[in-house]
Amino acid sequence: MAALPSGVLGALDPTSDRAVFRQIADQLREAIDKGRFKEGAKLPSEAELTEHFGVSRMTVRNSLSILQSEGLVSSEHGRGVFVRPRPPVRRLASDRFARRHRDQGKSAFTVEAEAAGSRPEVDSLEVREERSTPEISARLGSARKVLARRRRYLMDGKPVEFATSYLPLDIARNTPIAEPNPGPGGIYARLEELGHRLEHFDEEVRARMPAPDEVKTLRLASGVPVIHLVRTAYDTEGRAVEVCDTVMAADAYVLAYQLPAT
Amino acid sequence: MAALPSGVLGALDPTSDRAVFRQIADQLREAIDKGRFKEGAKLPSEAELTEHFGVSRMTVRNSLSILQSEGLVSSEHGRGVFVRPRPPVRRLASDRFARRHRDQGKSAFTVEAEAAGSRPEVDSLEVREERSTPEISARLGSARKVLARRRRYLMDGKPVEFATSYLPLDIARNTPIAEPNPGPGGIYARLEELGHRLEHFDEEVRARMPAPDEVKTLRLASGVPVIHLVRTAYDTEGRAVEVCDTVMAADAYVLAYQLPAT
DNA sequence: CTTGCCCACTCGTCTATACGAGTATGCCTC
DNA sequence: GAGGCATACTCGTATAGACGAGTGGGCAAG
Repeated sequence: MAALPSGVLGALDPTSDRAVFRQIADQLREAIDKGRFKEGAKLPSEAELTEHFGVSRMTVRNSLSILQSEGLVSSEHGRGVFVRPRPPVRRLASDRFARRHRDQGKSAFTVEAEAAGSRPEVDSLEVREERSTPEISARLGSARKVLARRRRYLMDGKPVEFATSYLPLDIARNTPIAEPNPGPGGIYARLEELGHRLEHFDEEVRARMPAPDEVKTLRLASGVPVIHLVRTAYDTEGRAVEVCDTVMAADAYVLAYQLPAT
Repeated sequence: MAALPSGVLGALDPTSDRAVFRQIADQLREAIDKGRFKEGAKLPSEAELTEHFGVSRMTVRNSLSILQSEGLVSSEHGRGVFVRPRPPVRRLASDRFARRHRDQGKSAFTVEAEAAGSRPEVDSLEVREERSTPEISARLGSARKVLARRRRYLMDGKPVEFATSYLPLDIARNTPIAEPNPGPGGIYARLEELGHRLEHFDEEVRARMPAPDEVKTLRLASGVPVIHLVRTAYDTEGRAVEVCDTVMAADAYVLAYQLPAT
């Protein structure tokens, strides 16, 4: 067994009433924060930590699970425990749906990703009519059935976002919006062509821990929350014409908004 | 030992290659989702689950720790494990800093909380001059020293938000802004009186797991992320006059924004 | 009736052990 | 050199047991 790099980790304080596994977690956390373990670096193995601190393996694992739930490290079966690298962050500006961004042939996501030097991808596209839920109805009005457009966005192969758009059937049925590929400028461009000139959007932002299916879909490491964003689009007549429900890997996003001081 | 309520929890599938502790977590999660354990209700004790599933206690604890990290349950030493009740959610509207909300004698937080029938509280107020950090300087301009105003907000005794405002010294020094209580309408009202008419705010929203000190300050249950909001206020001359760094308990907030479709 | 203690029950912490499964490396064979 | 295999090391899962500490109810003493 390789020796632990000296000086990186100290000793336990047996007089402290802080639990041993917390003390170990504290030391590792501090070492990470101070850069003694850099991003992507491998922590000492459980066996090494066990020996260094003179505790049992379960105690060490307990410590590591704390760091994992804090999102600081992630373990890889058969390889080790690593300081979690921060993925490049995608910045969503509040003008991202401005009309002037909508005339390109490509989607906003594609344009932006390529500008950032990343390889964008959209998959698991599903377009179907389905029954509205109470939440959707509350936002969209009383439509009993809606058109649902589901898709997942990836950057450089990593899933970052999962979104579903809901539109009233009387607007979307038998239009390009009901096609898998709605064409240049996306569904907002199509909505305006259909006479629904967009006036404003409402966005609601929440953060929470992901449900198990979201962990799977977004391939989330443990300790990574999700941002849950629900956007409602209104046309100039004040009608809600689309609700978009988005779940994003929180470590891959920062949302930027500009508020008037009126 | 009390018998387990029959029918609430099923049996394990020994043929499944899903780990036993995950199967147990799945069953408990499903029971919670379907309302078989209601909000605030006590789950079966570790001993009961141990007996029901015929596994060791550590396996049961492992299952419970999953649910805990998902924010579904929280354990109380000596009492049991309980389905985590959702605290009332505070909705932050994007017009919350509008000038028309600023002329009352009370702070926005107080007015809003009392309207919602809650008991608002502000504590751990600290106002001091300190050195600027690179992050603050990048937003505020090159001020080397800044006035920092720190405070914590509570609703019905529960901490929900921790915020620090940073202002350039040349604006804030020797003004009511440097007082613990800046007076009616808060520091934005004072800034305008000092000739800095506010033009707009930039807000950046992130979500992440809390650091240990944030867990303490906000008394966060495990499995609750924080929303990290950084707001920069600009006056009509385009100068950044305040940066407000806020950390919020994510389970207590929903942020609402309105975006023009321009 | 009230006070105080005991006890049963709860979760928290820790040890020691065992086996399984994924990964990487180096050596041996061809 | 290429391929395949053995092996050592990694984390994952699970058991059994021990003691500690917080909580709450009941019982006994006052």
